Amino acid sequence: MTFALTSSPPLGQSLYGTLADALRQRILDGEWQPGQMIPSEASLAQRYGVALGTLRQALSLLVQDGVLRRQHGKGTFVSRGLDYASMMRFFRFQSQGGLPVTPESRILQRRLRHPSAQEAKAFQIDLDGQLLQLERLRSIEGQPCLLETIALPLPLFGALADSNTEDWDDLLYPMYQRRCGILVHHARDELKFSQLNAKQASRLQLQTGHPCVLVEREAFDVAGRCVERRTTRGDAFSFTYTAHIK
Amino acid sequence: MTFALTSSPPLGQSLYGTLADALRQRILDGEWQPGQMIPSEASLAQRYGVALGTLRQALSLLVQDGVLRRQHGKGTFVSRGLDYASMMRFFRFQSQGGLPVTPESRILQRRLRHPSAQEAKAFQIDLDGQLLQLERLRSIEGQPCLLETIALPLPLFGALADSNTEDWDDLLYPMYQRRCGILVHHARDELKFSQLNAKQASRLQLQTGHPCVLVEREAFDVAGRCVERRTTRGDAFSFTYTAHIK
DNA sequence: CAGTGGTCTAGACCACCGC
DNA sequence: CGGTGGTCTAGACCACTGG
Repeated sequence: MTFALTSSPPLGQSLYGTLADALRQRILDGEWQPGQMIPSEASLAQRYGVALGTLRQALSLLVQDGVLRRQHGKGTFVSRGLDYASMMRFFRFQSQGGLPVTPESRILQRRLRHPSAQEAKAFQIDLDGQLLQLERLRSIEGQPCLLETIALPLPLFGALADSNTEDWDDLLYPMYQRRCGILVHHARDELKFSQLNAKQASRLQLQTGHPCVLVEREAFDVAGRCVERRTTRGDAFSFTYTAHIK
Repeated sequence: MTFALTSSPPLGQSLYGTLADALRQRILDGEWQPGQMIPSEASLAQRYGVALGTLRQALSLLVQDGVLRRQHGKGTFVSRGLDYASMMRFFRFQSQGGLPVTPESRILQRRLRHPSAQEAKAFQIDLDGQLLQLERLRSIEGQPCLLETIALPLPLFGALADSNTEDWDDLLYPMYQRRCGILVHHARDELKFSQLNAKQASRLQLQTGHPCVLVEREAFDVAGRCVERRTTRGDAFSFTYTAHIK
């Protein structure tokens, strides 16, 4: 059986571009799950009736996109999404010993509310729809370091609305995938400097007005839908960031 | 005439990788100047005695590297190096009208000194060698916004040691290329949060202790040599940065 | 060893640019 | 129109992985 591409004339799009879209759709549809191996290049080329080189060009697009990973001799795999390192690159926290660690996580508050106009637009939900708002404190060896406010659209994250927050993982993104089937594929972070208000300062055990870094993040799934909005505050003096410019 | 690759067995390196290195060397040697068009793919493939596809793979490496730019229907060109936008991405300055502008530049000080141990290592010069140190203030519509300390190794930048700083351009990197033949190809920026000391504050017309962003940059040429070290300070509250995470 | 992705070839044709 | 890079083909062989 062959999967002839329905749009025979690539309409301003190259064949390998069209092919890449078709393959991306099969991942979006859940036909190939994160971490799973997709069929071999040779078999896909045959099924789609294209040359091997053309199929490889299509795969290369998806690899560059971060949707697929190639492993020489093993196969081509669907990406598992953002990892911890790429999520936490703005703050340099380490234990007493000097090794980088994953901060522990405690949910301070969970409530339902209606979205703001901006949130409704980002999440593509109605103004009278609902979202889940979390306040979360991250600590290292008992020392608070990051304060987060997280907004998640309902009903997408309904599975998190009832479960006991005590049982939640320290890392949310893997949990989103396990409990809600949502894979965070990419994100956009915007950084600014600010100062802590009284409430924020007390939670971070710092002085009111203490300089802080403010990271505003929008996280997206493979289809490009915004699935999370998050504001993170942390001590400005423990902030560091390295950028490579080309 | 053909340019047979001297190292016939690619020794753990693919043919197109070896080819890319050979082509990169011809650019490093100045055989092809920044902005200039290199020979066509077909002619290069013939000269090196490889298939067109293989040569294209080599060029793709250099394009990804930022050394070459392809232009469909026109040719393949040697890159002109970093542009203004990529150099100034951390601060969002705009004129009263709201349009982004290039800050004016004024050299406050220029002097010769010996390098620190760190500088000597970065620039690969001796501890009793010399470097040029600049202090530079950048302003928008007369309002100071960035204070920079710049270190340049001698004798590489000898042409700048004597010339009148009044005649210098607002953008240094194009000037490095024109006056010293040095092309800034990539850079690494490290950001931290800090506070202004008295001298810095007075130059930026802010209060002593005012929060500032500190950007420490090392800039490199195509060969990977460090050619500039620069420290930039600016008002933390006019700082903003957007990062895309994948 | 069989199966996977990676490299390389030789050649045809298309799409864009500028004269 | 001629010259450039971009796409696509069909097939051979190499290099890595794991049983």
